[in-house]
Amino acid sequence: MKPSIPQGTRDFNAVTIRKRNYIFNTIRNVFELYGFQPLETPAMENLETLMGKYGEEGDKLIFKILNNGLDNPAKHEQAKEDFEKILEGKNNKNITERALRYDLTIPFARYVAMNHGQLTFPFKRYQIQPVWRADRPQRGRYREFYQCDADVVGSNSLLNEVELANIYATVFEKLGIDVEIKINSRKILAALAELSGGADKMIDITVAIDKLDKIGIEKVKEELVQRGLNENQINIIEKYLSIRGSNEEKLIAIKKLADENATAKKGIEEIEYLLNFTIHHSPLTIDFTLARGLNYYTGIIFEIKAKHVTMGSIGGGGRYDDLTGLFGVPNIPGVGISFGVDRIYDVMEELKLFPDEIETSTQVLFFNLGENESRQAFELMQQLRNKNIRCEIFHENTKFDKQFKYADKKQIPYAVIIGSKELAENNCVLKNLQSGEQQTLSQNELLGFSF
RNA sequence: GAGAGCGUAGCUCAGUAGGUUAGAGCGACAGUUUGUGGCACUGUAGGUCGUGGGUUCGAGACCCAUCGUUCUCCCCA
Repeated sequence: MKPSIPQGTRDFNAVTIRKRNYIFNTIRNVFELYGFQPLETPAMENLETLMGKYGEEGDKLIFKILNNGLDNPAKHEQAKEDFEKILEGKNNKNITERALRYDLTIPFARYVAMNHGQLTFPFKRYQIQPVWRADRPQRGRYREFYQCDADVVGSNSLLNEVELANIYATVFEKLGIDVEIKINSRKILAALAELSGGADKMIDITVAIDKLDKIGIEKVKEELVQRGLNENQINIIEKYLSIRGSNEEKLIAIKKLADENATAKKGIEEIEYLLNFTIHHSPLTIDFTLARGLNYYTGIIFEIKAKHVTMGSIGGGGRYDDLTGLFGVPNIPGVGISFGVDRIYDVMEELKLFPDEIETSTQVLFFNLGENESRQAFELMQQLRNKNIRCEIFHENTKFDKQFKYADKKQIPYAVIIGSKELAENNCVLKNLQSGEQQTLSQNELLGFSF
């Protein structure tokens, strides 16, 4: 058979992993710097933990795991009956009890609900793990990808939003990615729905206006008509969507439009608080069309867009009032953000933002020039390794050409040559393979050399 | 879930209106070169043309199906 891997998954070679680790480490260090603690949860969750949390579309994209033991003849009749329900589109514990993690937020909420008695609030955790979605793969979209999340639960303070916005700004600055951190408030969106007379239409409205920059105002209006809004309602939404300008200008305009509405007023105040508090050069931009799909957001929402490149959002998040309520533990509010590492990787690759030095692996190659020579080389190599220098010795005694070419291909910066002459004189030749310069050193000098 | 493009050597691709033995570059391996690499030159290996069917005297090319992959829509990281 031809070996292959599942659609939308990838193998990662050494170079790729080094670059990814560079991203992971950057994010992790900032998370730690802000006082977040690590958490890991299982790759799979009980299906019922995940179902219904991501909207109707989300449910379809959850990878479900077939139960074991269905081939047991004693249970055939029951299994067939249960499978009928699957065909009707209903989930059935007897067929699929577990599913692969779809994001990191819901498993975190489940964890908090299970352990709220032991946790010190506010509880700040970060989590860096892969998630799986049964989406059709395309540019910037994979079926297995990493998310890096930071969440704070057990606090209503907007200081948390400030902290998270600063984490976003700091990480992307460290990575060298020019981004726009778009913010909006679900409260303002809810108010818009109220004002345009369709509080129950909030999801319809947000889904439609989210597409504004993609399909244009006319198409959005068409979609709103299709979703059952009347002309008057659409006029209000159009006014809302026509708000342009700087953050200040947008705030003035939205106040004019919706300030009498208590919910909107609250949302506007929150955005103002965040903008006034955040480090002043941070790239926060109000975007009133930002809606975000996940239904559980209730306050400020974030989304990250990389500049100079065509790529979906590389991060997102927001405040949710009562996520653990879904698991029977009410009144624990939270707010969180997520980094999409695989898209960040693609953006950095395209913009050539990875520093060169992360690609070096082995620092020193010891040449193998004979039985006794290589024994001495081996001895020295072990001593260098004890000094934390990454070394290897060529696997067989062969001509120089081979050994040099091996070093070239692995981009090893130094070669140590110990031939019969060096062996006799108790020294070695150290060659810098980039510059071509070489020097004869005593073996002691080699051990003290700073690579 | 809907739609489009592409599958020829390890990689990137060529292959002219269907015509004999399927090509190139890069890479790999070997040699020129058993104490000095990157360059150059020479040579060698490597292909069920994704798979299965069909049209034809003849298919890498045309048709159908299927699988894989890329991209778009939907939605998202």
